[in-house]
Formats: sequence, C-alpha cells, structure tokens
Amino acid sequence: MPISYDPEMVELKWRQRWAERRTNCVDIYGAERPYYNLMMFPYPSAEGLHVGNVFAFVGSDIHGRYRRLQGWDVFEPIGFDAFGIHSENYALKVNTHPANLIPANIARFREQLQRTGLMVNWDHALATTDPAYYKWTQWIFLKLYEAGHAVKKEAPVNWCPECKTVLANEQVVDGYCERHPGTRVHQRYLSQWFFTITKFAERLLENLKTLDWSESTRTMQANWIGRSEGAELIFETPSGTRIPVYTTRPDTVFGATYLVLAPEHPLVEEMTASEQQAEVGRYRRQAIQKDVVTRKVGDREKTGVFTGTYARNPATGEAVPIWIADYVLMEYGTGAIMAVPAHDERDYEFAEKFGLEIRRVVAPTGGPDPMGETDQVEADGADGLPFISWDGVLVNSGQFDGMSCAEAVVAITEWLDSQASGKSQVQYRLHDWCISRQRYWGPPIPIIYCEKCGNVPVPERDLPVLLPEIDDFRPDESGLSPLARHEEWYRVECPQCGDLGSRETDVSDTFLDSSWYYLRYPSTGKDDCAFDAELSRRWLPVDSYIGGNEHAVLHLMYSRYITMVLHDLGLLEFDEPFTRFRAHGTIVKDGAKMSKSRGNVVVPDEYIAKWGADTFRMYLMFLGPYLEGGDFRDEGIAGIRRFLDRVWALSARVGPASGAMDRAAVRKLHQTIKKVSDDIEGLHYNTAISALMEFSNTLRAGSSGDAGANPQLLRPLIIMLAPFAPHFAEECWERIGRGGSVHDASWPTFEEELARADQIEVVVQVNGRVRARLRVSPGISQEEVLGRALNDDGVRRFVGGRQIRKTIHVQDRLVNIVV
RNA sequence: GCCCGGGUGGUGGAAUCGGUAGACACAAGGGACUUAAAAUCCCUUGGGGGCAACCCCGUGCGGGUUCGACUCCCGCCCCGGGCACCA
Repeated sequence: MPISYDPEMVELKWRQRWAERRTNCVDIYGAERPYYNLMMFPYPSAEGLHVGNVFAFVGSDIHGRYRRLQGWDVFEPIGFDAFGIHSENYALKVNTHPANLIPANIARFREQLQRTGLMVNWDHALATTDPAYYKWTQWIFLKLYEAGHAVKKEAPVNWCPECKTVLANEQVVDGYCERHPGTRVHQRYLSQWFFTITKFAERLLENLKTLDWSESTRTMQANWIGRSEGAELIFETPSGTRIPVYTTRPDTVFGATYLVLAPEHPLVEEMTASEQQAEVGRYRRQAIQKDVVTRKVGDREKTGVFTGTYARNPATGEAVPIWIADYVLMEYGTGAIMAVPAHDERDYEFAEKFGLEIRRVVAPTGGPDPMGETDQVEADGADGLPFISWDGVLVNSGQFDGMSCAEAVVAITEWLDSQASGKSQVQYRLHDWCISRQRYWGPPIPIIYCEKCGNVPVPERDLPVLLPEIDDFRPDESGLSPLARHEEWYRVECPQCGDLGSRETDVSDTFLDSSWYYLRYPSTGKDDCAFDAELSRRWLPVDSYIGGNEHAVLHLMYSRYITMVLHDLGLLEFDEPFTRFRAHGTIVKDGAKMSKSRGNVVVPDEYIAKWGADTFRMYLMFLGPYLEGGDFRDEGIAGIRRFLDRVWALSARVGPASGAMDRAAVRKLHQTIKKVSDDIEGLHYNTAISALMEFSNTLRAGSSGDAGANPQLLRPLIIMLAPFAPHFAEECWERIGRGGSVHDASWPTFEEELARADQIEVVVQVNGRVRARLRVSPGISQEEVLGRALNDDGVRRFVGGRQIRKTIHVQDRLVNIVV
C-alpha cells in the first residue's frame, strides 16, 4: 500500500533541504544567464501576510521558477517596506514603539513567506528601516540635491487633522484622508522638500512607449502625466501688466469675454480696484481657507467676484472684465484662464450665473450654412451652447472665419505670436513630488540649516543620519515632526562653518524608500556603495516585475524618475528600471473585496496548514485569470488537492522506462508542453493548470491496471508542475527515482511532429448551422471534404435537392455549404 | 462627466487575426466498493422538445455587417478600477 500524500511532511522536508543545499541561491557574481525576477516587497503589517500578497508573490514565483527551468540563473529577492505612516499609525494605536514592533512583524512575514515555497534568496533580503539601507536612501537625496533636483518650496499641502501630517495628493481620496475615510483634508502652507519630477514629464511619457508593460498601467501613467497641447496667451491691462493664460483652445480666443484668476494668484491684489477690495479680500480668504472637499469635490456651485478691472483681449482688442473664482486652480497652467463661455462648460455655467457675455465663435460643421447660421442647433430646443466639440468652423472671428478649429489653433497662435501676445505651449498635470513628512517613522532628510551657510547637505561621511529612538513619537498639532521636540538631536554643528545649526526635522516619504530598493537587492551587504557597479551591470534593469496596479502611478512613476536621475548623473547605465511589468488582478471573496469589516478575509496560514502550501498556491492560480483576479471559494480548493493526489498516485507506480508509449498519450504530452509553455509565458496560469489536469487525466486513463505510468510521460508532467507546486514536484521527482532537484531539470521540449494529430474533426455546416462532424486526416483537400460531407445523411437532409450557392472551406476546421 | 477593464451554465471560469460555445474544476444527482460512513473510482449534468436518430432556443439588452458573431460595428443597461472644475 503506497503512502498517501502528506503535504506537511513533504513541505517541511524540502524547505530544509533547499536551505541546506542553497537551492534558491543564485551565484550573484558569476551567473552566466542572469534573470532578475522582482516582486513588490510588502509592508510587514502586524496582521501578517495577506492572501493578496500570497497571490501576487506566487504568480511572480511561478514565472521565476519557469525561467529557471528554461536555464536562466534567476535572482528572486524579497524585502520589507517597513518605514512609513502605516507602521507608525499602528504603533500609535497599540502604543508601542515602531522600532520594537517591526522586527517581530518581519520575523513573522519571513516565516510565512518561507512556508509559501517562494524561490527567494534570503541572503539578499532587506528592510528599509535598516540604517544600512536608509543610509543610502539619504545618499540618494543628497545626489538629487547636488544635481538641483531637490528643492525647498512653500506650498499648500493637504493636511490630515487625524494623521497630523501632510498627505501626498495621492493619499487624498475624494477630499478625505485615505487612512481616515471620515476625516476631511484641509489646506496648510508649509515649507517642504520637493523632487522636480515635472522636469522629466516629457521623458517619462515618451519612454512609456518603449516599455513592455501592462497596457492598463501605461495608460494610467500617461493620464497621470496628463500632457496637453495649447497656447499661452497674454491679456494686457491698461497699466501694462501682462496676464498669461493657458488654453487648449486658442481657436476660441475671439469668444473670450472675461478673464478668471485663481484666488491665490499673485496678481489678484494688483488687479483689484479699490472699491472691490473688501469683497475680493473676503472671497479670497474664504477660498484659500476652504478645505479641499468643498473646493474640489463639493457641489461645485460656481462662485467668484469681479475685481473691478479689465484686460485687453489680444484678438479682439476689447476690454474684458477680470474675475477671480475658485474653479480656477493655481497649481495648473498659469493659474489664470481666458473664459470662453460659449465653448466651455464651466465658463458657460459661470457666465450664466453672473450675467457675463456669451459669444459664439464656433459653429458646428454640417449645418446648411456653416457660416454663422445656427438654426440647425437651435432646432433641438436650446441654442446648442456651450458647444465643446472640435468639429466646427470659426465665426465672429475676423479674418479666421470659416477655418476649422484645428486650422485655427495653428493660425491664431501664429498670429498672436507675431504680435508677442501668445505662443504655443505644452502643459502637464504631473506635480512635483513632495517628499517631506512631518512624522517620525522615516529616514531623516539629511540637511542641516545654518544661519550663515543656509541649507547645508550632510556630508556623505556622516551618513546615515540615524533616526533617534525617542519615546514621544506621537505627532502634534504644531505641524512639526516629533523630532523637532528633541533639541539634543537636531542641534548640530554646521558642517561648513562649525557654527551651531539645526537638522531638518522632517523625514522622507516612504515612496522614496521603495523607489530604489530593486537597485539595492543585488548589492545588499555592501557598505561602501548603494549599489555595486559590476553587480548592477550584471543584474539590472529588472527583467520581470509583477505587482498590483494600485502602484501604477506612484511607486512605478517615482522609481522610473529616480532611475532616470541616477542615470543622468552617470550612476546607472540604463534609464528605465523595469523592462517588463505586469499588473496582476485582485482576488475577491464572495464577489466582494476582502476587508475586516466584511469579515471575509482569507488568512493564508489556515489554508496552508489545512491543505499545504502547494495546494494553496495552485488554487490561487487556478481560481481565475492571474492578470484579472478572481473569486476565492473554499469549495474550489479540494479540486486541486484531488489533482495532486492523483499525480501522487501516478508517480507511486511507475512502469518500466522501456515500456511502449501510447501514441495518443505522447501527442497529448506535446500538446500540453506547448499549451503550458505559452500559458506561463503569458501569465495565464489558470489555463496552464487545466492543461496539466487534462494531461494527467490522459495518463490515468492510459495507466489503468497494474501497468503504471510510463516515466517518460510522467517526468515532464512533474517538471511542468514544479513552478506551481515546488515541494510536491520535488518529492515526486525523488519518488520516481530521479537524482538532484527537479528545479535544476530542463523544461521539456515541444516537438511539433509529435503533437500533430493524425485524425481531426471537421465540422460541416449547412447555412451556418452545424449538421455533421467528419473524422479526417489533417491537410485534407476542399474537394474531398465536400465530397464526404455531401455523402453524409445528416447533411443531405438539410441540403435536400437544393442548389448549392456557395461553399466556404476553412482548412482542417470546417466547411459551410450555402444553399 | 471622462479614460480603462468586464458581463458566458447552479458556481469559479474556458473559447476572441469571426469558424464545433461551455475546456478544466466546484457543486448536485445516480452507480460501484464498504457491515456502514468517509475517502476513492465510474456515469449524468445549459434550457426546452422527442421512444429515438435528432430538432429548437441560448454568451447583459436592442439593432447592424457576414455563408457564419461570445468575438466586428452602432445605440443602451449593469458591475469593477482609475481620473475628476487640469482650462
């Protein structure tokens, strides 16, 4: 009686052997065919590893293991993104210092990850909280600072009263804090460090085209960068002040009947007539203090006030009133717009409300008389305004009347350019990256302020600037980091003049930690550089990166930016870090996202304990397409376990190697090799697994009785199973008497000859409906198929004596007879 | 509002350069084995009709193109994600 499959025993055994034999450790210096397989390192939460993590990692691990079986030297590292607001908030909640919490969390994660059977090289694990790591995070800040890419500026920031810190725009969800969905975010003005990512907008956008990335991710990045083409036009006041506005519709300038400045616009004061000062001042204060919710997300009822002054429309020469309104944002374009109410929804709404002139300058094309005749539009009840479409011709626009909008954009821009009152202009929505955090749990920003010398970077030899272990790490209302309460820490000598200076007390954004971790992995342990030049040359850029699309814009954009800057500084040979990126899907339970409040969270440990890691891995990969995600159901997992039990049984009674091989089984084998290889390549793991199931079903059907499975068929099955169920495959490999590790075997080769069927089914349709199926040899000619089809009783019944009008023949697939 | 995905049996999901819809699995029902149960193995399983060979209907809804549409086009509905007064 063969022993039954006991996952716990098998997995424990191989975990130990792999560790002893260093099976998962690649030769970091000598690898000949290096392949860098990266997964997104987790934040080590107190709750432990989430199924979402397991799903992500296993999918990446399968890819790495598959590449290894193809003969690559695969480097598969992992680390811990342990700094940041998540850790800190949790520490505050349980009232324990994060430095005491993190090591335990990491230990737990490590244990869980090891049980999952990832091919991780633990020698290269890292944690962003390790001074040996953040020393180099600070070093990167210094590099950017030296290059002029780190600048300090006063800026309105999102302030969360609950977190008591500024938030990145990305951390604000619909005007509420992402951490505290019930807390409105307010505006505050603080002096902060920014990285000048906007300077790289064009390059970040342009490079996207060359990257082998998930389409959805590239689209999101492109939208985030938000490039638009238009013109900057100048409206001049009688006193000679030039007010630049940005517009994407310079063709409509003749319809610009008023001007709007953002409330924060620096020219507001100058533009305000004395009799309007009180009202403007009131509106301004109100708008500036208004929290982000009401301003950006509220009911959006248009508000604004007239400044009492006018500027000259550069096209018409007319004086147009200058208003201020909060629907114009200071942070985009020039912070001022020309309002064309006839051709912009927002301007239209505003003009209607305040009784401003609405002048049509574009008529829809296709009307009976496109030259100013608007009956066509008025026919449907309204006057057709605002008319937003580009599909029109100019009217009321002087010498430009009759031009199409597209033509007019060019012509009018050139015309205004020749009068020095306009030029074409490209705009981006991307903002500079604010990296300052008024928090405790992060790497201190390595700057010292000196009365005499100004901002002085900490000399490299003094890195890292250690984060002191203070007890009162709780942020307060001051808006300053808790470090600002520790004079003994921030009081230091100025490295330049030796006078008493003070350290920057803000720490840096977690996204900075994670923007370069993949550069560090090959070089962990090196204390004389962030990343070793030779190792970087061998391993980077990353060959495959798989992760969630929730990081599509932030982490992935910042990583690209940092890489680009380091490249330009001559520190890296490449300027894009991730050659190939794939976004995996999300896994849901009972059709809903897993969350504690719903009580539908799947804890991986329980399932691994009950079913084993291999079954759990395979089930996660089987429940839906990897790139789309799927629904986790407890009932489904049994099917995978049954499958493994059957393969186990097959490998228990191996037949003689010399035994004759069933031709059909060999054919199925080669079809399976093809299918599984292609599917793994495209990350279609669910269908790869079903192909393996089909093949094992074939094998079982063919090995009934005592004959046993032919090892020449079984061996490739076990190899193909190895990426999915690494411990299980290893044990089967040993059971069928193979030496070494299955993970050092070679992926089976597909032979087309052997995969080809000698009998295939051709469908016979009459008028597009299936009426018969014929078994024929491949390559059969049209005449022969047709002849046989017309002899078929079923077909004859439907053709009857009728005239055949046409036949359609698809080689080896079908023939359609049209009567 | 705009930009991406996606809607297929009782369930998870297969199949899209237009060519056999429902692979694989779950659940369910029946049978074998067993003193019995579990496990295992075998069979059935989209809906409807027929004794049967077979026939009709069927991929969110409504049109269209085609010999032929889950697949392409037009117009909608619903679900998930992203962006959102960006001029």
